[in-house]
Amino acid sequence: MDGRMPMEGRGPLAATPTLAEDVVAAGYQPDTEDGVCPVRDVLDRLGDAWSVLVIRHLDLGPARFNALRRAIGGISQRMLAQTLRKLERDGLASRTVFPTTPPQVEYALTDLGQSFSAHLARLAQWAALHQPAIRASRRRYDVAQGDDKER
Amino acid sequence: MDGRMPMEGRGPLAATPTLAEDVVAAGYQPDTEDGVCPVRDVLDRLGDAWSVLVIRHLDLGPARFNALRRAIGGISQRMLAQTLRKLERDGLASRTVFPTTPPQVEYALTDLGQSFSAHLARLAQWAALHQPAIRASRRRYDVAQGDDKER
DNA sequence: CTGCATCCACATCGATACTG
DNA sequence: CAGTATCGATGTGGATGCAG
Repeated sequence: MDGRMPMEGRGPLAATPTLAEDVVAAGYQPDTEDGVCPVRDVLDRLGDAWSVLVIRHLDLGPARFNALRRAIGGISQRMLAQTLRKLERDGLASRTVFPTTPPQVEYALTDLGQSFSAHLARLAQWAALHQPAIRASRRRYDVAQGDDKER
Repeated sequence: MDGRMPMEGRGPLAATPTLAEDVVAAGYQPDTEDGVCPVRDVLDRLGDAWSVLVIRHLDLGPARFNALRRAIGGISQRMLAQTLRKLERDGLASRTVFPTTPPQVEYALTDLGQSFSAHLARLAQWAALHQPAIRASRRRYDVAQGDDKER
């Protein structure tokens, strides 16, 4: 290990192909100079449940490490640190260290992060709105499957 | 195994806590009747790279299994079948079987699926728009890290 | 042509222990 | 308080082979 980059949040997806179509469909050029699709980068943050939670919590205002940890609840120290590092790396969150004793580190959303958070809110809204329909569909599907298995 | 539900695309996220804040922040009530956050369900589809790709491709029009497979390129048979099943279960895609020989199966986006696809497009647009900034931020971060390690 | 079952490599996550 | 390092359990995805 050369301890360079975290790179833990990619994994299997790293082998993913183009997705360039997404960008094209959206009216933009890919730019896969290094083989990584720009859209995938962002979408991967969404797939990461913790990133979403952390961003939305930071949207309520700056917070310190353990405050964030308590507020979210259920996130391990490891995952929080990892998530925050990723967000900082992507320029979505800022990290400010106050050289006091004990040391205090404050995290906050950057403008970019807030912009992203707004999209998350819209997405959450859509999800909440259509969730009943999705639930119902799932139930129908599962029941149908069960019947097939049964007879 | 009782062969009831696919349930393969959840895994680690299944243990995820609330995220109820997301819904609340969006102005909706949670509804974690069975411990599953409604927003998480949808967001998980986003984290799944293949779901996104498949949805966007289906948005261009209905398609058959192998046509889809070729169009996307790089997706394994297993993942495509799995992804399509999930989409069908959630009511985002429809599956129509033509009892011909050989059998033909056509997949298409439902209204719900198209609605979702529109959101994906917006997200892709945001990603493409801010991708340069994110790239730059990452480079800065990585360089800084490298320096730290070096000295 | 569609799609499921099995096997296998690998990555992730959480818990724990330790440093500054 | 704010992290990093390591370890073990679990889950995911790809390849292959077979069935309807």
